Amino acid sequence: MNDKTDTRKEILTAARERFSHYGYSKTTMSEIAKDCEMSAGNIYRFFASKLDIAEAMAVDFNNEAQEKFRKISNMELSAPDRLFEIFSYALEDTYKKIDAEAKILEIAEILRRERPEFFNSQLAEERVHIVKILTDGIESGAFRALDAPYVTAEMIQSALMKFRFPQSYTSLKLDKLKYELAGVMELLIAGLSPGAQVPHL
Amino acid sequence: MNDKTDTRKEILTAARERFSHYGYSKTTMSEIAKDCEMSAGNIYRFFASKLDIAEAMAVDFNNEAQEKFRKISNMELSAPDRLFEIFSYALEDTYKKIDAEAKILEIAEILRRERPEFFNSQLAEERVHIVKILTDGIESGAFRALDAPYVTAEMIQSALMKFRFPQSYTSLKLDKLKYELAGVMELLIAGLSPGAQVPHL
DNA sequence: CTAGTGAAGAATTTATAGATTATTCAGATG
DNA sequence: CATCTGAATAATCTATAAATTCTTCACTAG
Repeated sequence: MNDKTDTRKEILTAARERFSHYGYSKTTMSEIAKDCEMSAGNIYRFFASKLDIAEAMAVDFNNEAQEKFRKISNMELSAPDRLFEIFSYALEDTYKKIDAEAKILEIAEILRRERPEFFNSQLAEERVHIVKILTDGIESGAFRALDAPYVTAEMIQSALMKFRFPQSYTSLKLDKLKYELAGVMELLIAGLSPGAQVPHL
Repeated sequence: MNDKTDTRKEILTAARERFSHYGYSKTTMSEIAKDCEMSAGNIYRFFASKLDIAEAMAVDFNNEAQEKFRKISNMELSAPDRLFEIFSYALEDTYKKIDAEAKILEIAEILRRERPEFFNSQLAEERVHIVKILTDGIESGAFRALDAPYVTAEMIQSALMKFRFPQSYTSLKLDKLKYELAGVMELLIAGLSPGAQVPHL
């Protein structure tokens, strides 16, 4: 059992290096196999397809982010600050990773196209932390009462969609994006504050 | 002078029919010219390029929308309702136009790629109406005081980016999009309400 | 001078044959 | 039996020549 996960990790490591050096489409299965001193066919005992290797890489990336989200959502900060912190971290992290390795953008875009469910599940995981912060905030009095925190979390994600894949939605630089994120979050958090009057639309 | 604008309009009409029937890339300049009983070369006395014909069509489309925005921003409705109405109209209008003629999406996407400044200017025009509604709302007491209404308008647009090109950002149906738009707007308007507490981020 | 033509050139698209690459699987290996 | 190979196949990409299309411009007609 350990052999199997070890080999899997080896493939993943080799793929990560190739992908980030030469890009997803420019690296071949046999190159990855050669790096692991095995045949290309053998990779298929561990991954159903080349795309699944990319997805596994994204899962790792995502797990890291979720772990960071978990930490942030438990920090000794006010609920609004934690909310802001999560989205700031997410923006900065993805922006910098893509900026450092342009090849990562290729993978992100291929996955967004070919595996849309993957991103939905990622959003759902993130929502868990947002809901925690929302309920914390309601309890502490930082936020007003909410009918359905889970739905509100969806709306917050929806309003911040633009900041999720910075480099593919816009050509704005990180500074400008951070400025806009702060502006939008200011509005959203004000909208969650106890004094806010909720309109009847 | 009238001849010139007439011919221009004739070209635009012929192009509109071809583009919406067969798509932008599948219609040729000589087809448009033939429809107008002229040579392809002559079109260039009126439009610098094929893309400029598409942009001129988009300008018409945009002018219509801006006119509607102007009307909405002057309606006998509360400021929050007018704000909601503008974005609801924009979402429904573009969604339905693209739904009815899939070819329009092609043009929209080509323009977004090749003429990004065009969309920025469109956003800037729209902002004029949003600022008007914001200042109206501040005056009437529906909204809290704002340091910079123009910047707030930018933030509102930023938060609603997802609803601007519905069919290219997401695969959500109109019902779901309207539901999400209402949810996001509820938060934003609550954030603009006089009782809202603005965080210090 | 204004409105227009049509041939020429540049740029882009299309078609397709050849080469690569992803994926499968019968069978070798230990 | 579990692990892996390497040849076979199917799918995809690449290169490029032919064709189409966009664009320019010298020139015509009124």
